[in-house]
Amino acid sequence: MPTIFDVAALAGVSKSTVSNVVRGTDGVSERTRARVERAIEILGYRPNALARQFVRQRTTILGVLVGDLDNPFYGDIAKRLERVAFENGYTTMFCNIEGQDEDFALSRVEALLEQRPAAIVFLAFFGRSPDIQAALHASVPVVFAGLREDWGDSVSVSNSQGGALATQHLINLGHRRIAYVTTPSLEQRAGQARHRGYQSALRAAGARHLPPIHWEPGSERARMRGREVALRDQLGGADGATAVFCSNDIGAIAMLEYADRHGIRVPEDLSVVGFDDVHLASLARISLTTVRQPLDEIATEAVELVLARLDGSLEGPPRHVRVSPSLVVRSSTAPPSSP
Amino acid sequence: MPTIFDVAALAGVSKSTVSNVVRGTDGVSERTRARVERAIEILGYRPNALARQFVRQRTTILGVLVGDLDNPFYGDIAKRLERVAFENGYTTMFCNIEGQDEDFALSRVEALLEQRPAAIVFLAFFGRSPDIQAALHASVPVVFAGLREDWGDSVSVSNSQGGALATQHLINLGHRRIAYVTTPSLEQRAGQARHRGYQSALRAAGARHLPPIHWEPGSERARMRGREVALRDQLGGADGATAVFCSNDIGAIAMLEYADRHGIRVPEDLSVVGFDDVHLASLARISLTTVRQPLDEIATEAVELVLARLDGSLEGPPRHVRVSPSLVVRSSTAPPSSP
DNA sequence: CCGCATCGTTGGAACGTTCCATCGCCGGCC
DNA sequence: GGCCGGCGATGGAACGTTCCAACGATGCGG
Repeated sequence: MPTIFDVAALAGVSKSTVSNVVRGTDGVSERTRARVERAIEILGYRPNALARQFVRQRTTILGVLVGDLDNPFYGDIAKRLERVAFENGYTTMFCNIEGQDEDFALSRVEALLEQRPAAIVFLAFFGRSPDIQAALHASVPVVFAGLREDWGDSVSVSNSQGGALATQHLINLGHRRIAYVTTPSLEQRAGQARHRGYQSALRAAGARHLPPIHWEPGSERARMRGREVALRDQLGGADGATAVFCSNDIGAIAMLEYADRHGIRVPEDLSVVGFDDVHLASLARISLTTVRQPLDEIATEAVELVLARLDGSLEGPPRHVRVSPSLVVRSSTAPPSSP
Repeated sequence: MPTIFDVAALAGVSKSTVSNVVRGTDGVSERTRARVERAIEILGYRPNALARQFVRQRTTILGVLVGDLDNPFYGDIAKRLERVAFENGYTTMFCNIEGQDEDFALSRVEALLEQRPAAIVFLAFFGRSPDIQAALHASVPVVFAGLREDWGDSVSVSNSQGGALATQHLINLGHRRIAYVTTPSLEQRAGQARHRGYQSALRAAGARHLPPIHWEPGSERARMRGREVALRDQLGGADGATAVFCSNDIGAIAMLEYADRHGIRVPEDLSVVGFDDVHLASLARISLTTVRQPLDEIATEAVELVLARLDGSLEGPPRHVRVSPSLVVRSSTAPPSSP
């Protein structure tokens, strides 16, 4: 494999000049540049990224910490992130953090950090403990994509606005008993903001909000106001909610499953709204009304934030970019049949 | 950040000895080792991965080329691969190749190769042209996971066996007019083997096989025997197929969508079988009968093959590991109502 | 008692870049 | 005509490891 010296020899210049050409430094005459480029062409020279990284003590690797690659929401945004990063000359390195175990996640992060990535993108919540934050923050720029954290830059949808959008839609359809369902294991802090949006929309409409339902998909039971209840009792019927706003699509789809299994018709007996607009949601058999996150925008902005930090054009305290959610109405919502 | 020299100075030994300790070379006395380890502890020394990679001209990065991270099948196997690789001390680097454009894919591969990964795992077909194969193969070990290619190691399900399994299931239910549907854009070479399995099962049962249907999800039309036909005419009714075996789950789910839109009831009018057993397939609203690939096994074996190549314990021509597919019966299949 | 093998340790070279200080050359201005 | 400024090209140092040849000490056998 040819090195910079081989190119220099062939072009009849010094290695430094070749380096200047390769890196696009200005101050190289047109003639020389052409000669060098020709030599590069002939030899099929490719700069050794390892050597470059070594001497500069930084890479063009973008480390990405993913909550669960298998979750279509993450898969989707990971894919877009990869594309935008690539367009900007960065290679992405994914680490899958499967939530549960903070120690495990930490070892993962350390392995990633050993590769000295130029920056780290979080697609998962991580690093509650202050020392981890400090360690990470000191060594590399950090950006949160799709979620908001205070200790780093972030670009995210306004979750409260999205929550309000979803809830307003249900109110407009005539629903008054609207429940908010959150799925702890899938849940991120984003859920709290979505809940606030839900509350404010109901308040504005003069309707009362029900206590949030904490439900683990697959379970028959849920928690409300700290007490355990049967989920079935909370849905449909004379007293139950006529509509639910689930804090994310995966939870919402699980809710559809639950309804199917228990003979609750959607949307006749129960309207369901999700959040994220994962691909799944658009399948005819699911057809979930949901709040869309503009993933392309999120990915693009996230990479831009990172690049700005890297080239020094952005400094100072964390910057938080907000993008707008939008409502996607499908067939899991309808006016209540028994208002 | 302390270097190997700082440790050496503190421990009162040479940098070489520190290096030996860090790398676990034997031939270091117990006393010295203890002293060095203590120095490492005190200074909080961490070897510089960049420097190591540079001098060794290889990394502990496992490059993974993914067909489409957003496709749940790939997302799922990518996640497992990441886990197994991590357990073996490797970090994974994903590159998303979105199929369409070979040039685009090539530039992506080159960017990946620039990072000098220890090996490359393919989760996508790539590199039809012999020079690409040669280039890749010469520089790093290559393994195909979940699919089979002749120019590198591979670990994959027996696609023909899986095809036979699916088809046999339909035959057992009483179907005789069974169509094989392939979705070119999602399709890989694996489809051919699945088709062979389909054919052999029908042959064994004394039934005739229909010409394969090439169908692009979303389209109303398909190709059969090189002629364009309306897909609707091929399904259900007195003449049409009473069952279809789709070469992958995403295609099968699209087929369910198509059936829904055209008033074809599944499974009453049409049984549908897929291939892969993606998560989606198990949703109650989809409930697709399909052929499962043992993804964990595939991921594990793939990494093991790579490691064997890397430590030299496996040499010679490509090794092909076979794992067994299994049938997962759900509710998209039933006996034909009009036999 | 000397030579030789063995074991643990060591210093030097090499890896392929980037970055910086410096150099030579040429042209313009005093 | 000499001096100076600027531009383009250059050589050297540095980055932190790994790997290898060589070294000294020690013990053992002839």
